[in-house]
Amino acid sequence: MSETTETAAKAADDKRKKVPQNRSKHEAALIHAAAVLFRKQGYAATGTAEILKRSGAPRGSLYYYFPEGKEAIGAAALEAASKVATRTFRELAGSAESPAGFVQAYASLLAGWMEKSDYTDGCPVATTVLETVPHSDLITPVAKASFNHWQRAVSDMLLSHDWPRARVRATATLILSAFEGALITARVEKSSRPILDTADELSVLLKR
Amino acid sequence: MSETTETAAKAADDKRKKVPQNRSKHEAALIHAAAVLFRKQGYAATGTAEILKRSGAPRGSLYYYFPEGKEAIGAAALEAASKVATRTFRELAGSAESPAGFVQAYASLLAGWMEKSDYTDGCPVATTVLETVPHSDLITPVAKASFNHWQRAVSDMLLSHDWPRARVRATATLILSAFEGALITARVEKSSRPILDTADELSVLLKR
DNA sequence: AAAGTTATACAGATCAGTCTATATAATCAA
DNA sequence: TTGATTATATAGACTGATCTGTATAACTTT
Repeated sequence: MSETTETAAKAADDKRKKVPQNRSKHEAALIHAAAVLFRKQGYAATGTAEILKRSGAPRGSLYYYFPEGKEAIGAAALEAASKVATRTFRELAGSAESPAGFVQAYASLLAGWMEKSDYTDGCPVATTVLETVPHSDLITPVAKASFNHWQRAVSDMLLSHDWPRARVRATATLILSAFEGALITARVEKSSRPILDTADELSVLLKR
Repeated sequence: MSETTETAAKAADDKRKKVPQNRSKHEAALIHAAAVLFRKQGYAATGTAEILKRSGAPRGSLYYYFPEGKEAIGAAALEAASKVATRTFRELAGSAESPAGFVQAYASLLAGWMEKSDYTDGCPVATTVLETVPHSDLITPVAKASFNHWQRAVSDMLLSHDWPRARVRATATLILSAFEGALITARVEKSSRPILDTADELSVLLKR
């Protein structure tokens, strides 16, 4: 039986029976709630009780889906956030007509997000990373992979615009580091200025 | 009475009397212990008990010197760390013969620090900032002031090398953001590579 | 003695994580 | 198709440890 058929059958079942499929209903909610809270207030400052409350899941479900506890949900939240960022990088890279254009587009996006959250958000990865790497064995590898994916995405973008091969790695690193840092500064300054200034100067470099 | 006169009088007092002002014996130890711990493992993850133990001070002293509690010692630790960084910026700026030279010198310094700590340290300000800004009224202004001082120090360095006035602000922001971000990446990668790559690319920009 | 500082015991809240009970879904038997 | 059995998932009370902060007594230094 193919997967799609099975899914269809299950969906049909759900309609027939009053009580719906509960599988994974709470799992996704837990990851999402954790990601939001960790990004806003940090890993250690966020208690499991708060995650539970926001997700609507009972305590039992947390330890059912994440037997290793808080660290495991931290890793899951990090991975989810990282994937979103990677996808965004790839999409922007596809539509940008130059490295400078890419940087400007990403800066606009970040500035919009920060403004929308009234500068209470930040990089979802940085917050957790600074509190857990390297001592958490569950989170550290996820963080490493996340930065690797980002680095590859930006490198590919540069290569597709014929950026000098010898500089691709360093340039990609600078772009990522600069935005990572600009997010911190923007939060403290409660302004998008650092993000936009950073992008402008990066553009000068990238236009050569 | 001016502030400087008052400070001088206090210093004289300390010399005359045999037993120096006990005030500050534990206070300084508390601030230092807190700074080290916050930088390594974050603000929320560090309990007052741990700060007390490392500093050798009793619990009573913490709340005697810092009646507002943990947030107050967080602000003090942040301020102390920020001052060290500002002084370092100024010193390096004084001896560097070009903006690119400044960036390379600072990168070497950071790389050395990170290596020495086996990449368990990081920016002492970033860690606390991400967990406390903007919701802590005691820490937020200190963080703001810290970034302002850094920005001014780097801007002055650029100006002294005749960097185009119109770009000074943005360039200084990029330099600070890039290093801030590179520290995070270096920690995850357990390598100084991101710091050095970042500096190399910044140098390209600064040599134009 | 009075003020300044140290020292510790304590309090209430919250922490991450465990436990047992129950309900639903999937699998197998007849 | 039914009924019995096993796995999956929900649910929240509970535990011991640890959290920040307070209270108060004892020491020191003026």
